[in-house]
Amino acid sequence: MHAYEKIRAEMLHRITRQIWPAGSNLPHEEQLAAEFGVARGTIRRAMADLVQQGLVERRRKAGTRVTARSAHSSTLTIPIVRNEIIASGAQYGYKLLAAEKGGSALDMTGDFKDAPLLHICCLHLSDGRPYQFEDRLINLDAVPDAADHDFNGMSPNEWLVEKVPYSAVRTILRAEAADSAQARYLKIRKGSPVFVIERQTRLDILPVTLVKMSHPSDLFSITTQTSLFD
Amino acid sequence: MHAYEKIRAEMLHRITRQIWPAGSNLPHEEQLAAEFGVARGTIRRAMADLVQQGLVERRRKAGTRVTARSAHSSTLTIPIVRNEIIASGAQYGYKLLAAEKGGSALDMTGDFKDAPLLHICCLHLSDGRPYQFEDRLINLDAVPDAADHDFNGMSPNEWLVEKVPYSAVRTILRAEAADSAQARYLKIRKGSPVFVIERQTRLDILPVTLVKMSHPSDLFSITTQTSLFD
DNA sequence: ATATCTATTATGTATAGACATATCGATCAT
DNA sequence: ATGATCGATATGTCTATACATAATAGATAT
Repeated sequence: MHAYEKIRAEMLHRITRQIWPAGSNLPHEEQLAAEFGVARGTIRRAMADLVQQGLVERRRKAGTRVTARSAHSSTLTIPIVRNEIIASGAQYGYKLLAAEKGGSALDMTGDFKDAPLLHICCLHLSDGRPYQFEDRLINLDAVPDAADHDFNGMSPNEWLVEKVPYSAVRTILRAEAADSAQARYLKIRKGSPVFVIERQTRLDILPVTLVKMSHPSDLFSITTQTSLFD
Repeated sequence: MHAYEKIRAEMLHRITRQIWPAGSNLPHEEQLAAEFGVARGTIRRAMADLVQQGLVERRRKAGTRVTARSAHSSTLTIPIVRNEIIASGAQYGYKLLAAEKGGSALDMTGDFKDAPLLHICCLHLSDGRPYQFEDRLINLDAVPDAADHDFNGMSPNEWLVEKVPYSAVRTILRAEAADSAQARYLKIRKGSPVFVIERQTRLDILPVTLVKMSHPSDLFSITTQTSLFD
C-alpha cells in the first residue's frame, strides 16, 4: 500500500466518522505533510481522490472543507444492450424493424430538423423475449456511412459506438406508459410501464444521433454501487 | 489557460477526431513531453483527466491506449427532493404519513433483519401535487437519534443526509406499475407507471437506511449531461 | 514445444523547490 | 460607513530527479 493510499484512507476515516465534521476546514497541506511525514505532493495526491469523490471542496486561500452533502452522486453505466444480455447469461437476439430516410416524431427538440436523417427501429431480445425497443435517428451529415450500411446484421447501437466519435452526451431516464408501438413490439399491454432511456450525442455542436430505448419494466433496472473505500 | 489544459484539449481533439483511433496506443509520456515542450509531470496531469473520463486506459509497460468504447458512462446526481422541487420553481410541501418501530416488506434482501428498525412513510409535494412517495427503513443501531426524532417538521431524507455518515451506497432505478399504496398516495391510478429509486446506504458493513422513492412518471425524469470539453 | 528466468520499458510514486493566483482580511482613504 | 489597496496565505501549476513496479518480450534451459 502506497503512502498516499494510507493517507487517503485515514482522511476518509476522519471524514466518515466526523472527526472532521461536514462544513469544517481541514488542516492545510503543509500541516498534513508534517503530520504524515511526507512531501506536500503526496498529500495533494491523496486529496485529489477526495475531491473527485466530492467529499471535500478546496479553494485557494480558503483551504479545504468537508462537503456538506446535499445530493447523492453515482456513476451510471449504460452498456451496449447485447453485452448486457449476454452478461446475464441469456441468449441475445436482434431484429431490424424499419430503416428509412426522413425524420420522425422522435425529434422533439428540433435539433435534427434541418439535417438529412436516417430513421431506424429495431428490437433486442433476451432468450427470445423482447428486451429493448430501439427507435433511432441518425444525422447523415455527421455519419454519411450510415446511409449505405445494412443494419440487418448489426444493431445501429453497436455500429455507432464503435465507429462514430462524439464529444457530448445527454441522457434522460424516465418511466412511461407503453404506447401502441411499444406495446406491440415489446409484447406487453398498452399502458403498462416501460423504462425509457433517451440519449442524444453530439460532436461539438453537430447532432449525431438521438435514440429512445424502451424496456419492459419487469425485465429492466439500473443498479449503481459506490464505495468510498477501495 | 494552463499548459496541462491546452495539452488535454489537444489530446481530446486527437481522440475524438480519431487521429488517435480507438484501440491504438498513444506516444509515451517522454515523447509527449518532448512534443509539447513540458515536463513529464505536466503530461501526467493532463492524462489524469482523460483516464478519469474513461477515454484512455493506461497500463505499466503496455502504455496508454484509446479506450474502445463499449458503454456510455455518466454521472448521476440525485438531489434532495426538496431542493429539486424548489429549483424547479414550485412550492414544496411535505407530509409525514407514518412512523413506527419495526420492520416492513421493504427489506427484500434481509440486510436489516436482525436490527432494531424505524419505518417511516412520507410524501413530498410539488405545488400541492404528490411528487414523491418515500418509504424508508432506518437501522436504529446505526442512527440511535432517529428513534426520538420528530419527522413531522423535516423529512428523514434531509435529516439523514445532514447527520449520518455512510461509506457505501447502492442505488437501483426502475419503472413499476403503481400498487395500491403508491396509487393512493401519489393520486394516480393503480397500475400506471411510477419511476422508482431505491437506495441502501451502509457505514462499513453496518446497514444504515433503505429507502424506496416512487414518483408519478409524468412529473419525474432524470437527466445527465456530459461534455468532454470543459 | 514448453516453461522459466531476465532485461527492458512505460507508467506509477515520491521528493523538493519555485512560482502563480485566487481570495480573505486588515488597513487606509474617501 | 463605503470602497480601494495591499499583504498574507493556502491551494494550484510546473519542473527536475530518483526510484518502484508491473508487464512484456526475448533469451535460456528443460
